[in-house]
Amino acid sequence: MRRNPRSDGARLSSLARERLVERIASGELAPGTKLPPEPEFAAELGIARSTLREALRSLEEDGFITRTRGVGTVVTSRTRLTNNLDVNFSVTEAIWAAGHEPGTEAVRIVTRAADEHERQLLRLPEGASVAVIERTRTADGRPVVFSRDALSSDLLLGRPDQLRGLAAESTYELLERRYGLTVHHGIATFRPMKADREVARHLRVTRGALLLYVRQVDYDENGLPLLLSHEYHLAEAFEFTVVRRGPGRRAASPSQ
Amino acid sequence: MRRNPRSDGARLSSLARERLVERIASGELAPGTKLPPEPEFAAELGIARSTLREALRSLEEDGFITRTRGVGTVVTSRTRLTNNLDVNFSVTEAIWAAGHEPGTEAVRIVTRAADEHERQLLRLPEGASVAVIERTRTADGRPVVFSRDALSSDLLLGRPDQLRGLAAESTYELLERRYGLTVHHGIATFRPMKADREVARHLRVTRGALLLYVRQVDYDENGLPLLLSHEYHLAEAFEFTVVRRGPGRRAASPSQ
DNA sequence: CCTTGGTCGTTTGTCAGACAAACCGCTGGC
DNA sequence: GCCAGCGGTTTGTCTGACAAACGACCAAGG
Repeated sequence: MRRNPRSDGARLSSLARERLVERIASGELAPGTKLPPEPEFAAELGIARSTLREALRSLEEDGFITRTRGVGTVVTSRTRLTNNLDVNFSVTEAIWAAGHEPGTEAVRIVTRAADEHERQLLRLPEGASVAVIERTRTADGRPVVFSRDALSSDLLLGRPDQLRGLAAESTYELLERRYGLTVHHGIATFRPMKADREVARHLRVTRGALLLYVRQVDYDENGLPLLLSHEYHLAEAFEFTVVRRGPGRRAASPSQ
Repeated sequence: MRRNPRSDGARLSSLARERLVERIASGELAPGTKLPPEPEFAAELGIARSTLREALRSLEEDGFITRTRGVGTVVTSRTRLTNNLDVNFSVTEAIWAAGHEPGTEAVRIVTRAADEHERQLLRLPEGASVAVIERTRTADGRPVVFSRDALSSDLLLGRPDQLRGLAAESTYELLERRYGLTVHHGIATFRPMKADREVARHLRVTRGALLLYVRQVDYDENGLPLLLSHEYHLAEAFEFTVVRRGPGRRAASPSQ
């Protein structure tokens, strides 16, 4: 075998990474397992050692493995995560993962001029308009999240009618399939709060009920903001988890 | 120049990564900037192309750059993060970063038998004992966080007296300097709650005040739990931020 | 004039082979 | 019994090369 072509558009090293993550997740590569030496392992996977090393580097960064020169590479034991915020899944998926039946009620969609807050976070010019989607998400029929999403009307390519599909499918899926917009990452800010009159009505709880308010901006791979969403989660319905890296190998963020 | 030795123990590719992160953070490599071709850039940095590529791979994973074959590598525009939970900084650092003067009051340290909850999360055997540290952290003299940390007595190498230093320095720093324990990552779970009688007393607020409760377990690089901490944050004192990867390039987690 | 198709240079992705450095276990000398 | 040295193993880095994808340019055809 010589060159190693890709059938789809993905990179070979990324594919190798995913294959390894699967084998770790499935338990085939249990924590404590020592991987074969890199040259041997690369031959086994049918890729070059440098390509394998790219995948290993990535896995090491995420804490799946530990590499030591002269010793080898061993699979790290990691704790099971139930509902981690690191992965930007949709509310629908979160409800599903928690073992409940997700649903949506009371969808309301309007198009209006963006307020200053929206213009700033979505980097919109003066006078721009946004499509706003309000939804109440349910788990086993009980309201658990009220959300208000805003995205620039310009992104909808003049077909805002497509948004009606939101009752059935996830926002992310719809953005990707209908409009070709891929969300690369999101930045979420959250704080506890008490339900005000309006949110209490949507979630069918008393005013003052305990909520977690999450404000999130989703960006594409070029760092351009796509979606601004406000979510009001019922405190007792969810538990959020985050993997925090470092200290030790500190993943610095640009301060500018 | 031929081989490229390291003065300290770090890897050359990691050093290159850090140097590049600094240049991005400082604004020298502004968003939108196109990096030189890899061979040229590697020569400029005095490292081999493969080493540079390891650093670039890492930066791409964290969203700092975008690479496209036939086009080049460009610096991605990223939003400024004020207080992101991704990096596992200490409470002290968080207060400092928010522009306040951090302080500690009412330190209480006891050693007692671990309860079942602690034994399970820290993977301790029956009958193990833990050192428990209770602290009230202040910002500009005002209490903002009450925390209760527990760690196995075995880790202290029979020198629990060293814990007294906690009034002055960060838990992470103390663990590393005094006991040689490096925290690799932590897993935090959080939910909103109202202050009960005890916490309200420590934070000098009325009962029922809005809090964010954070339970975190810190692990070393082998995935062994080191530290269990419960933190009660005053809701209005902090705002938490998380970078959520994907969807699109989904960073899968082991489900087992 | 505009569109369409191909060509070519640029740049990242992958491959191959080699040496250097660090770690581990073993062994011999004291 | 203990420590220093030695060699094998394995990751880290270097060098050089080809393949694949992308963009810009240009020529032919309508």
